[in-house]
Amino acid sequence: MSSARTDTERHLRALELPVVAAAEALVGCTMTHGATSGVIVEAEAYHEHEPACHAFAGLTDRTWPLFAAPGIAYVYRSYGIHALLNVVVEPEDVGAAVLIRALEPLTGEDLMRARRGRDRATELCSGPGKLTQALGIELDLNATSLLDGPIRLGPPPPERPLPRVVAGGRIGITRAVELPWRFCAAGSRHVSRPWPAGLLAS
DNA sequence: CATGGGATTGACT
DNA sequence: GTCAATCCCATGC
Repeated sequence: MSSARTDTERHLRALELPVVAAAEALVGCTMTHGATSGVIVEAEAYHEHEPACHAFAGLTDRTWPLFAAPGIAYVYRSYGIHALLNVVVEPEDVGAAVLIRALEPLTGEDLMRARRGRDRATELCSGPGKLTQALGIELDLNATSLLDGPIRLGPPPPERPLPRVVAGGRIGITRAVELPWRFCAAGSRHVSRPWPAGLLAS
Protein backbone atom coordinates (compact mmCIF):
# COMPACT_ATOMS: atom_id res chain seq x y z
CA MET A 1 0.00 0.00 0.00
CA SER A 2 1.30 3.43 -0.88
CA SER A 3 2.05 5.65 2.07
CA ALA A 4 1.40 8.73 -0.03
CA ARG A 5 -2.26 7.83 -0.57
CA THR A 6 -4.95 7.81 2.10
CA ASP A 7 -7.67 5.23 2.09
CA THR A 8 -11.31 5.94 2.83
CA GLU A 9 -11.96 2.34 3.89
CA ARG A 10 -8.92 1.77 6.03
CA HIS A 11 -10.82 1.93 9.35
CA LEU A 12 -13.44 -0.53 8.07
CA ARG A 13 -10.82 -2.98 6.90
CA ALA A 14 -9.01 -2.69 10.23
CA LEU A 15 -12.17 -3.89 12.01
CA GLU A 16 -12.00 -7.15 10.06
CA LEU A 17 -8.39 -7.93 10.95
CA PRO A 18 -6.95 -9.96 13.85
CA VAL A 19 -6.41 -7.63 16.78
CA VAL A 20 -2.65 -7.09 16.41
CA ALA A 21 -2.94 -6.21 12.73
CA ALA A 22 -5.98 -4.09 13.55
CA ALA A 23 -4.03 -2.06 16.11
CA GLU A 24 -1.33 -1.34 13.55
CA ALA A 25 -3.87 -0.49 10.84
CA LEU A 26 -5.77 1.92 13.08
CA VAL A 27 -2.72 4.16 13.47
CA GLY A 28 -3.44 7.02 11.07
CA CYS A 29 -7.23 6.67 11.26
CA THR A 30 -9.37 9.29 12.99
CA MET A 31 -11.50 9.36 16.12
CA THR A 32 -14.24 11.97 16.48
CA HIS A 33 -16.63 12.93 19.28
CA GLY A 34 -18.73 16.03 18.73
CA ALA A 35 -16.55 18.95 17.66
CA THR A 36 -13.33 17.27 18.75
CA SER A 37 -11.30 14.83 16.68
CA GLY A 38 -7.80 13.51 16.25
CA VAL A 39 -5.59 11.16 14.30
CA ILE A 40 -4.67 7.94 16.11
CA VAL A 41 -0.90 7.98 16.67
CA GLU A 42 -0.65 5.20 19.29
CA ALA A 43 -2.63 2.00 19.85
CA GLU A 44 -2.21 -1.33 21.62
CA ALA A 45 -3.69 -4.78 21.00
CA TYR A 46 -5.32 -6.90 23.73
CA HIS A 47 -6.57 -10.47 23.25
CA GLU A 48 -8.41 -12.87 25.56
CA HIS A 49 -5.65 -15.48 25.28
CA GLU A 50 -3.07 -13.28 27.06
CA PRO A 51 -3.36 -12.21 30.71
CA ALA A 52 -3.06 -8.45 30.26
CA CYS A 53 -6.44 -8.41 28.52
CA HIS A 54 -9.57 -7.89 30.62
CA ALA A 55 -11.22 -10.61 28.53
CA PHE A 56 -8.70 -13.09 29.95
CA ALA A 57 -11.04 -13.34 32.95
CA GLY A 58 -13.84 -14.46 30.66
CA LEU A 59 -17.31 -13.09 30.10
CA THR A 60 -18.33 -10.89 33.03
CA ASP A 61 -20.49 -7.81 33.66
CA ARG A 62 -17.43 -5.71 32.96
CA THR A 63 -15.96 -7.52 29.97
CA TRP A 64 -18.99 -8.45 27.88
CA PRO A 65 -18.51 -5.67 25.31
CA LEU A 66 -15.12 -7.16 24.43
CA PHE A 67 -16.93 -10.27 23.21
CA ALA A 68 -19.46 -8.34 21.14
CA ALA A 69 -19.35 -7.56 17.42
CA PRO A 70 -16.42 -5.58 16.00
CA GLY A 71 -16.81 -1.82 15.75
CA ILE A 72 -18.19 -1.04 19.17
CA ALA A 73 -16.48 0.90 21.95
CA TYR A 74 -15.27 -0.67 25.17
CA VAL A 75 -14.91 2.15 27.69
CA TYR A 76 -13.87 1.32 31.23
CA ARG A 77 -12.69 3.12 34.36
CA SER A 78 -8.97 2.92 35.03
CA TYR A 79 -7.46 3.56 38.45
CA GLY A 80 -10.85 4.79 39.62
CA ILE A 81 -10.31 8.02 37.73
CA HIS A 82 -9.84 7.78 33.98
CA ALA A 83 -12.05 6.48 31.17
CA LEU A 84 -10.08 4.42 28.64
CA LEU A 85 -11.34 3.88 25.07
CA ASN A 86 -10.98 0.64 23.12
CA VAL A 87 -12.09 -0.42 19.66
CA VAL A 88 -13.58 -3.92 19.84
CA VAL A 89 -12.45 -6.20 16.98
CA GLU A 90 -12.45 -9.87 15.96
CA PRO A 91 -15.59 -11.97 15.53
CA GLU A 92 -18.36 -12.08 18.10
CA ASP A 93 -17.55 -14.32 21.09
CA VAL A 94 -13.81 -13.58 20.78
CA GLY A 95 -12.63 -11.07 23.40
CA ALA A 96 -10.24 -8.65 21.71
CA ALA A 97 -9.84 -4.89 21.44
CA VAL A 98 -7.47 -2.11 20.49
CA LEU A 99 -6.70 0.44 23.23
CA ILE A 100 -6.46 3.93 21.78
CA ARG A 101 -3.51 5.49 23.63
CA ALA A 102 -2.88 8.80 21.89
CA LEU A 103 -4.23 11.15 19.23
CA GLU A 104 -2.82 14.05 17.29
CA PRO A 105 -5.50 16.75 17.70
CA LEU A 106 -7.26 17.54 14.44
CA THR A 107 -10.34 19.64 15.29
CA GLY A 108 -11.74 21.28 18.41
CA GLU A 109 -8.38 22.03 19.98
CA ASP A 110 -9.75 24.91 22.01
CA LEU A 111 -12.48 22.74 23.47
CA MET A 112 -9.82 20.14 24.28
CA ARG A 113 -7.78 22.83 26.04
CA ALA A 114 -10.79 23.87 28.08
CA ARG A 115 -11.58 20.27 29.08
CA ARG A 116 -7.95 19.41 29.83
CA GLY A 117 -6.85 22.64 31.48
CA ARG A 118 -3.68 22.54 29.43
CA ASP A 119 -2.44 24.60 26.49
CA ARG A 120 0.20 22.72 24.57
CA ALA A 121 -1.10 20.56 21.74
CA THR A 122 1.13 17.67 22.80
CA GLU A 123 -0.52 17.63 26.26
CA LEU A 124 -4.09 17.31 25.02
CA CYS A 125 -4.38 13.70 23.82
CA SER A 126 -1.00 12.10 24.60
CA GLY A 127 -2.32 9.31 26.80
CA PRO A 128 -5.35 7.01 27.03
CA GLY A 129 -6.90 8.94 29.91
CA LYS A 130 -6.01 12.31 28.44
CA LEU A 131 -7.67 11.73 25.08
CA THR A 132 -10.99 10.62 26.58
CA GLN A 133 -10.98 13.76 28.73
CA ALA A 134 -10.14 15.93 25.70
CA LEU A 135 -12.89 14.35 23.59
CA GLY A 136 -15.46 14.28 26.40
CA ILE A 137 -15.76 10.48 26.40
CA GLU A 138 -17.14 8.88 29.57
CA LEU A 139 -18.41 5.51 30.67
CA ASP A 140 -21.92 6.10 29.36
CA LEU A 141 -20.48 5.53 25.87
CA ASN A 142 -19.40 1.99 26.70
CA ALA A 143 -20.73 -0.53 24.14
CA THR A 144 -21.87 2.15 21.68
CA SER A 145 -21.18 1.84 17.95
CA LEU A 146 -18.04 3.49 16.62
CA LEU A 147 -19.52 3.56 13.12
CA ASP A 148 -22.85 5.21 13.94
CA GLY A 149 -21.66 7.45 16.76
CA PRO A 150 -21.70 9.26 19.13
CA ILE A 151 -17.99 8.42 18.90
CA ARG A 152 -16.95 7.91 15.29
CA LEU A 153 -14.01 5.92 13.98
CA GLY A 154 -13.12 7.29 10.54
CA PRO A 155 -10.59 6.96 7.75
CA PRO A 156 -7.30 8.84 7.69
CA PRO A 157 -7.65 12.51 6.80
CA PRO A 158 -7.57 12.97 3.02
CA GLU A 159 -4.41 14.38 1.49
CA ARG A 160 -2.34 13.28 4.44
CA PRO A 161 0.37 10.65 4.07
CA LEU A 162 -0.15 7.57 6.20
CA PRO A 163 2.42 7.42 8.99
CA ARG A 164 5.15 4.86 9.14
CA VAL A 165 4.44 2.66 12.16
CA VAL A 166 6.84 1.36 14.81
CA ALA A 167 6.08 -1.49 17.24
CA GLY A 168 7.15 -2.13 20.82
CA GLY A 169 6.06 -3.50 24.17
CA ARG A 170 2.81 -2.34 25.73
CA ILE A 171 2.87 0.28 28.46
CA GLY A 172 1.64 0.20 32.04
CA ILE A 173 1.02 -3.53 32.32
CA THR A 174 2.71 -6.20 34.42
CA ARG A 175 1.74 -9.32 32.52
CA ALA A 176 2.66 -10.36 28.97
CA VAL A 177 5.02 -7.39 28.75
CA GLU A 178 7.12 -9.17 26.15
CA LEU A 179 4.50 -8.97 23.42
CA PRO A 180 5.35 -6.18 20.92
CA TRP A 181 1.74 -5.10 20.61
CA ARG A 182 2.11 -1.33 20.92
CA PHE A 183 2.08 0.63 17.68
CA CYS A 184 3.07 4.28 17.21
CA ALA A 185 3.22 6.70 14.31
CA ALA A 186 6.95 7.06 13.75
CA GLY A 187 8.28 10.44 14.84
CA SER A 188 4.99 11.68 16.29
CA ARG A 189 5.32 14.14 19.16
CA HIS A 190 1.79 13.29 20.31
CA VAL A 191 2.46 9.79 21.68
CA SER A 192 2.07 9.02 25.40
CA ARG A 193 5.75 8.23 25.77
CA PRO A 194 8.71 8.24 23.42
CA TRP A 195 9.45 4.75 22.22
CA PRO A 196 12.50 3.02 23.68
CA ALA A 197 15.54 2.23 21.54
CA GLY A 198 14.43 -1.35 21.04
CA LEU A 199 11.37 -0.52 19.02
CA LEU A 200 11.10 -2.40 15.77
CA ALA A 201 10.34 -0.80 12.47
CA SER A 202 7.21 -2.21 10.94
C1' DC B 1 -18.13 -9.61 52.54
C1' DA B 2 -13.14 -7.68 52.77
C1' DT B 3 -9.32 -6.80 50.24
C1' DG B 4 -5.87 -5.82 46.65
C1' DG B 5 -4.60 -4.01 42.50
C1' DG B 6 -4.88 -1.73 38.11
C1' DA B 7 -4.34 -0.83 30.03
C1' DT B 8 -3.15 6.59 34.55
C1' DT B 9 -2.17 11.17 35.49
C1' DG B 10 -0.33 15.24 37.66
C1' DA B 11 2.08 17.20 41.40
C1' DC B 12 5.99 17.14 43.88
C1' DT B 13 11.26 15.96 45.66
C1' DG C 1 12.82 9.91 40.39
C1' DT C 2 8.32 9.20 44.07
C1' DC C 3 3.52 9.17 45.30
C1' DA C 4 -1.55 9.97 46.07
C1' DA C 5 -6.14 10.15 44.09
C1' DT C 6 -10.12 7.04 43.56
C1' DC C 7 -13.34 3.10 42.32
C1' DC C 8 -14.60 -0.94 39.95
C1' DC C 9 -13.98 -5.54 39.76
C1' DA C 10 -11.94 -10.14 40.60
C1' DT C 11 -10.46 -13.01 44.00
C1' DG C 12 -10.49 -15.36 48.29
C1' DC C 13 -12.13 -16.32 52.90
